[in-house]
Amino acid sequence: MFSSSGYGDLELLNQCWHEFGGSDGVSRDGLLLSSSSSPSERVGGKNENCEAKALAALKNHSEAERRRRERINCHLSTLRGFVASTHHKMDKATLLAKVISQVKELKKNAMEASKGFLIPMETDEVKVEPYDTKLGYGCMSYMATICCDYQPEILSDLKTTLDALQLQLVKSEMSTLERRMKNVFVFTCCKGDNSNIVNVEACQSIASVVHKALGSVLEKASTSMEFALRTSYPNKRRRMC
Amino acid sequence: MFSSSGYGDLELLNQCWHEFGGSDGVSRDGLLLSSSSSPSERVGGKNENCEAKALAALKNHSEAERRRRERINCHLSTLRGFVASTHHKMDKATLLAKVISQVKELKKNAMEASKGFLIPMETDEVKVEPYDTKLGYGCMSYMATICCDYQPEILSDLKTTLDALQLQLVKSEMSTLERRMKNVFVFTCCKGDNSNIVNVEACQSIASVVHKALGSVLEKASTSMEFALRTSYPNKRRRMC
DNA sequence: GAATACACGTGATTC
DNA sequence: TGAATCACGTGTATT
Repeated sequence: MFSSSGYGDLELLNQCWHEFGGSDGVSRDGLLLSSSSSPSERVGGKNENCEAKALAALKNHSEAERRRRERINCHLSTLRGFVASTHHKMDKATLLAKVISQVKELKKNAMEASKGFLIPMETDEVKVEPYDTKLGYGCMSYMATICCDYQPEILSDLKTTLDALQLQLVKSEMSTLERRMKNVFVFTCCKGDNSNIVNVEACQSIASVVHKALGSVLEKASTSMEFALRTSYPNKRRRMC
Repeated sequence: MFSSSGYGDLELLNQCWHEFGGSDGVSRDGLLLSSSSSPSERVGGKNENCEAKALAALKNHSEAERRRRERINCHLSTLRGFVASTHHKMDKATLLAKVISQVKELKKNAMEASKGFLIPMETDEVKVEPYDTKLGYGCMSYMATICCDYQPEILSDLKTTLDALQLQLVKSEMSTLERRMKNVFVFTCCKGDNSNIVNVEACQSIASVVHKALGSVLEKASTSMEFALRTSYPNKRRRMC
């Protein structure tokens, strides 16, 4: 009924009490309804009244428009706070473009994180891939994945294998569903936060080493599982993808 | 040097080839530089030239401004596609507000997902809490967390416990770091996708049952760990938070 | 017809 | 200087 989206100056003040006193040089009080020289020479009470009314309407109009602008700019400045880029004010257009790319990135990450990232697949898999883009560390990092049937022994196998590799683990996550499991490790090649520049080739060789190690773990688990299946259960799913 | 953000009509066309032919009633060709009646009565080649120049500048100005508006509105309509709300066009301000809340939500989720969600804490913990808000399923769901020192036995303990409870698991994730582990289960109370309305009290009782079960698992692990520590290692960290 | 939202052209300002 | 952005008031359409 009133403001089409429930907005008012109150909301505006609540959410946007920052970034004022900027380049907004509006006086916010100059009413300008005084002594407008009548454009035409006609005189008369009716015309005067009508004229004053129109003038008041015009004033209302411009004020409403100003409010609308303030509302939009307020949200814009909030967004400007989000992208949190360097130093001084960005273009409106550039700002919006950044917001768009940020939303895209966030959505992509959310998608990746929520579905499929840690849900075990139906096919066995070992994978090692770059993981740089995540938080912009500038540090070379990789994500290793192993997905297979769950067996208690495989965990200690993995642990000893990773310990032997002496990786700089960022995180290690595991997910189980039904009888499948998926294990994800993120590791980097740089020790501290300061050494941003790292030896890329060394990283890649480490990645291939990790891949091989995980592959042998999977292989071992696979054969032991095949043995178990052959001895106790009828044949079931099994094969690398 | 040129465009402060590297933008041009090319970029604009690349990214924004949708939402044209809208309410934009501009003719885009009316040059209006013809036959402007001279405002003052002075005549002379110099004045005429100057006047034409000023007029051309004005035209350039307004055109540039129009391009700027188009750029902004283009990005705005891209964002409008993101919020993907119902039916017909939203306010610019409302749209931006929605974008803001969406970015906030996405950031919150990303934060939660990336750091702390699956990173084991230093203190032991069992927790069962509602998990409704995640994807808006409208189905009552809970997230159960158990965090403690890693021991191989605890996994089979957890498995048997959860199997006994016959939960409707959505996902089950585990994370290890150093010698700590954290295990997260998400489970629901409704079997299929269609039965959105579920028995809330039943859910809550299930939640408390799950909490108790996990608590006993933790307790068992804790005592066995204490035993192991007492027999082999000097005393270490141990206590519920 | 009041209220609202948008596009437009223009003056001011900055680099 | 010109090219860029911005805030402003106004015209116009939709409700």
